[in-house]
Amino acid sequence: MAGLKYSRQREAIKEYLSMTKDHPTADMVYMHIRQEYPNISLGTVYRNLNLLVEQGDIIRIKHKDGGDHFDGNLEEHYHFICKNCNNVLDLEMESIEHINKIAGAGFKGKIEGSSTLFYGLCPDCMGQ
Amino acid sequence: MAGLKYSRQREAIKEYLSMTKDHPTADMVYMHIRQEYPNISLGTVYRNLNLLVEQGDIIRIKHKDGGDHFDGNLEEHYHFICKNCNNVLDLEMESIEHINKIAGAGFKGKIEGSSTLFYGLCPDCMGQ
DNA sequence: TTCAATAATAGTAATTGTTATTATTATAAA
DNA sequence: TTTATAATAATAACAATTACTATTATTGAA
Repeated sequence: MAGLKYSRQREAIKEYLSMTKDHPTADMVYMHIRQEYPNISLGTVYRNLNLLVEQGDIIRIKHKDGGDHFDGNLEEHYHFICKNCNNVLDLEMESIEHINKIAGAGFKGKIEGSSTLFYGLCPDCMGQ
Repeated sequence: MAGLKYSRQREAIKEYLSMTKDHPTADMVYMHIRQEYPNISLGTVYRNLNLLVEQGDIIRIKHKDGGDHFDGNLEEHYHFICKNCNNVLDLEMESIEHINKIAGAGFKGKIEGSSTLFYGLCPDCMGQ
């Protein structure tokens, strides 16, 4: 695999993200992995998160405030950010991949994909 | 207007963004406004960009790399980011607002809106 | 198995994008 | 005008992320 060596740390990060239903930030990943590898470096976490995103093993979610969030769920799904509590939730909804065709119609370039974020109030914050 | 005073700098920023077809970053806005107001502060640019976004006078585009971009075009439209040159382009396409209804079906919270970014190769980068 | 080549690491410093602070200036309204 | 206060320029502070470097871990071959 062209200059990529195994590392326990990277594996632990990937494992964690594939298990949790949260959408942790780099710092939250760092905090968690430290339980297993107490002297892992925050830089290592960032480097591997970027690597894993590049490889398509995890997804990066750009959040309005603060840093990026990460998701190890590779199945097609969509995210919702609550305007009140700022939590990131998964949405159970049918695919909207057809919007890529809509965008591509009449566009001289090539649409390879898209990312959509939904905003509003989450169930918990609805009831005040 | 409830504690908001006029300022030339803010007006210049708003004016610039409503005129240009680019989607400049805070720094690019800063560089441009400095031609008219040579000693405007970068902090002033950031503060006013945030104010204008809050008021709905401009739109914030979260870009993959580097900082946010801004757009003074208030008509409903969509953005495309080229994977190669990283430029932000406007897409001429029909509305996809219906995706909010799709997302809302079966969701216990409230979908108030969404933002979609399209990715791929722009016309210029297509021909290598 | 060693062993060499090199990717990955921990620890730390540096960078970047952005926000906060503060003394001064501009605006608005009486 | 005068007064109240929002906005400013300049700068310091901040948070998220990346770069640097000497050391360690992994891999593939002798």
